[in-house]
Amino acid sequence: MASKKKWYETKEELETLKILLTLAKLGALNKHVTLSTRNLAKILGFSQQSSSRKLKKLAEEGYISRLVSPRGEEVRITRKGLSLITKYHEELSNLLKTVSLGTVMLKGTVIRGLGEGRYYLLLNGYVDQIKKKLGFKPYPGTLNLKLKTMNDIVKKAELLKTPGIIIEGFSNGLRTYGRVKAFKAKINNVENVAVILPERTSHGLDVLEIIAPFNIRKKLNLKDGDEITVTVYLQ
Amino acid sequence: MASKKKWYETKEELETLKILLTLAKLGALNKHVTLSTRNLAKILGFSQQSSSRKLKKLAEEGYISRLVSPRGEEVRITRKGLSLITKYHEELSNLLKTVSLGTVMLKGTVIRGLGEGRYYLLLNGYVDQIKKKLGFKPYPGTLNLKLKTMNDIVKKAELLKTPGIIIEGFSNGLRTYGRVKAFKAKINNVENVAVILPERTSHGLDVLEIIAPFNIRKKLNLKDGDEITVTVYLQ
DNA sequence: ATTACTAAATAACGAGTAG
DNA sequence: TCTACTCGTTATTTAGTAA
Repeated sequence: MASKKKWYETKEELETLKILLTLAKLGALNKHVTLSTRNLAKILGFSQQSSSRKLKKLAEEGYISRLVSPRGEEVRITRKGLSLITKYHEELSNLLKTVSLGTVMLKGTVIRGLGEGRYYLLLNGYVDQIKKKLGFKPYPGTLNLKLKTMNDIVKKAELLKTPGIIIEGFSNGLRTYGRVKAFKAKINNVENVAVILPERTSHGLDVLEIIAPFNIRKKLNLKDGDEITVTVYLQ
Repeated sequence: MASKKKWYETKEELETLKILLTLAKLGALNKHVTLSTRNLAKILGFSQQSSSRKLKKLAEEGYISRLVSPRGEEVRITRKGLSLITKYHEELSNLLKTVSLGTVMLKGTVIRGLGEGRYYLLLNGYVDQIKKKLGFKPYPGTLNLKLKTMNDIVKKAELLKTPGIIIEGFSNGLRTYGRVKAFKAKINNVENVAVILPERTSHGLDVLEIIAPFNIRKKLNLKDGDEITVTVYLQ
């Protein structure tokens, strides 16, 4: 975040990005494209001289490979060039993911758990963090939902890539307990629950685990096979 | 593409983007954040004076709203600011999508098909296009793979969003046959096969269908449950 | 503490032109 | 035609301060 780069360098990087973008649109990501400095200058709105200078620098810094001849040049974006583009794309994606999406809705049916949830949710190593980061003392037991559509499974998979709230792992000397990612959520319009995604889990990819400050089954009067809707808050 | 903007304006826009990105990371997309010009200057690597000038300009141009006081300022990104971020995100996404990274690797296990592949791959409406667009006459039968990890399922889901090679649907007067998207691929290092993604399909999202100019099971000596690696060429 | 003005320093630019 | 050099011009940044 707090990049230690000088602004000047950042600015140059942005310039590089813009030029690479232009070259990419001309097809220079896959193959060498023929162009002239005058040509590029016209597209980007600066002089032939600047164009020459900038291309030269880009090549020196390894963002493009070029083959200069008296009749023009052949330019292609290198791996390094592509990775600059990718870097910014990821940065923007992460940013917009947390903002624009806001929530994800999933449907699942209640299934019987394995009872391990109860065990983990009695460990202070987890409970203390949950209190602090999710704002409630968890009822010792998870509600397990089986996701039915592939669409929902993919949505769950995308949660794995989304930042979320991290409950750190810990060790009690005897064994270590893994990290857990969590998202605040509501379930059938009841707020103040959370979806948890343990890094280590014995559940399949189509199972979603929910925790809450209360016994969800009782409060919502649920039995196995009931279908419920979960709204996950991405931030 | 060939933006008619002067380079100077483009440059300013890029600067604005970078500053907005930094502000966004501080949370200024959702709420007002407190900061000082010195503070921002330190993060971005320029002087307090430049920081002041730039923030002032950003506010004048409507990218941020700010509330200046002798003890600092409150800044928030406006709708216009967000749309600048979104604009660049889309530009980068499109670029990386169409030209994208070249290949995707997937792992799956061989499962028994339903035998419908054979039927479709004997229809001239499909065969002729496959010959032309994929370069081979398909063996009448598909190899079905079950994807095991969520990562791979997501990768397949992303193929659905990637352009690919389109085999058009057709009608023979009796019924219509849907469009199919295809990607050239290799499977366990055997080239010249293709992944097909029919628009209408009876398979789940975790099933990948492969066609080839030969009987894949025989040629690779495969039986149900065998794990194979598929390399999909995105272009 | 702040923000932000003005003036001096610095960096980027393009015209002219060589190769 | 082309790239890319020098150099005078223009744009941008920072230092020193005021408020």
